[in-house]
Amino acid sequence: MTKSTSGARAPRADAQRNRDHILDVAEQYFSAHGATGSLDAIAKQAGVGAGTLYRHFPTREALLAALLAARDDELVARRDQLRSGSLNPADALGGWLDAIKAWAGAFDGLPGPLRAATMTDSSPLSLTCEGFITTTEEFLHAAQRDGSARSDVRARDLFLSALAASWIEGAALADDGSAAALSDLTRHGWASTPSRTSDTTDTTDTTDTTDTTDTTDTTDTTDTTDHRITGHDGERTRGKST
Amino acid sequence: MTKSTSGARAPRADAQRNRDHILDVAEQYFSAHGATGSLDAIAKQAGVGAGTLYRHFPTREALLAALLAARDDELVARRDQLRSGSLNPADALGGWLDAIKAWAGAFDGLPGPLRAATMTDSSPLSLTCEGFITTTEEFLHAAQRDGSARSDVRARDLFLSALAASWIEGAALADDGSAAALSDLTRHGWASTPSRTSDTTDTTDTTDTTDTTDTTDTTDTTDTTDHRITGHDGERTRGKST
DNA sequence: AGTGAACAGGAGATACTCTCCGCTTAATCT
DNA sequence: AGATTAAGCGGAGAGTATCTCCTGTTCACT
Repeated sequence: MTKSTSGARAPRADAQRNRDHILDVAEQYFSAHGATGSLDAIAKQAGVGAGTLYRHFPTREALLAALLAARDDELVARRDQLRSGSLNPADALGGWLDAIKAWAGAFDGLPGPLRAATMTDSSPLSLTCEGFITTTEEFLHAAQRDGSARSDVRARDLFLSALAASWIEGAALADDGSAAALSDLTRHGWASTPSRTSDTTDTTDTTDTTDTTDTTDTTDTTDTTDHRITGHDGERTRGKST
Repeated sequence: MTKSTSGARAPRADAQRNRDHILDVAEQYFSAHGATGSLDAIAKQAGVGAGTLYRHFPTREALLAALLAARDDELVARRDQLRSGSLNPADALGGWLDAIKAWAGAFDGLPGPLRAATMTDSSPLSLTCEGFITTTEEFLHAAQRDGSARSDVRARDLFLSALAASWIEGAALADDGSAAALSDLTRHGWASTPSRTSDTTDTTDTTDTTDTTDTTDTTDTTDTTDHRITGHDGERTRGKST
């Protein structure tokens, strides 16, 4: 009867209490000092040893993931609300991306780990991110079927752009609405052109998928300098080889 | 006559030599380990004491600024090239933003300090950033006069969005072209709608500044900053105000 | 040369992350 | 209850990083 169905034994009462208390303290601490605040300080403030903290949460990301788990519920609720609401698909997608932006801004410095988690796939945060990307995809597809979102936009990129908007806001230094501006910019970016005019001119719509640069860089690589800045060579993955 | 016109005395030969050598080593080291690499390690690798490094470059940002100074020239050259080229204003602005993105991606982790510098105004990097924002403004105004950029877009936000695109690419983990996608998204964001269609429906053109943001939810964008996410559900009750 | 100011170097103070291991305590057994 | 045991606790300590003094050295100018 002790173990019953689940394979794992129930956690000891004091362990559970410690865990919860650490979570409480960490919530406050990260809110005040950002997601890069000292973990030892959290342990001390919680009145436990460093070992206790690290046993419960082996890495900073594990702690963040546990903290975010509570907020996940809110985001899920928001998703359901947007789903069932009478909004058009474009507004639903916009609302969802705003919700992600707010979620990622829960603590200063949180967008960084989230971005890493989105890309590495080996972090406690990864699953959460992937789930939200899937939801983004759902909203995006609806908007694309509706014709209100461009068809060459990817959900993952929209998710990352929401993270980026949150990152811009970062560090409590966003004096003005730059993050809002970036969101706005992005929204105009994924939205289809309002009226019928589908083919029209040339500049923006048809050939651009490859790279915006190519249109401009007629002369660059040749004279100015070496390949440093000018290059931008398509997508050589990164600037650092070593 | 020793001092002549300038107030400062010429630097001692050994000091200058050390400075240059530190810069060389730092360039390599940051390229290999990112802009957050250990400064002491750079000092050791350069064969100087930590004190020497910190005297020349009191902060990490000072070192980065000195390193970036060389690249500034390239960016200025690019600017002139784009200016004098026969490009339309939209492509010139696009090319300029791509150049900024590449510049900010010189080292892993560089976008962070750059963003901070853009906002704090008290960093060695601030002046450089402000200068580039001014240039962005120039290109943007040309595109706006030309009618190829929306009139409610601000240069600072475009600069930040280029930083954000670089940030997305970050950490050598950008497996796919997400950064390019974000640039692309942004470009569609600031561009005016291709054809004539001025009045039409309502979504983008005329009253656009306001509508995108608050159609869905008056919730976040503006005051997310200090209320954290929890406030979210307070407003959610009414949510449907749209 | 000789002198003074600028400079170099590195030990050390402080802070943070993470691990290891002996002690304590909750939960279970007889 | 008392005994047993393993889960859990705490904190010392190793490793690493930032940044600051302070002492000895070396350049530059006379």
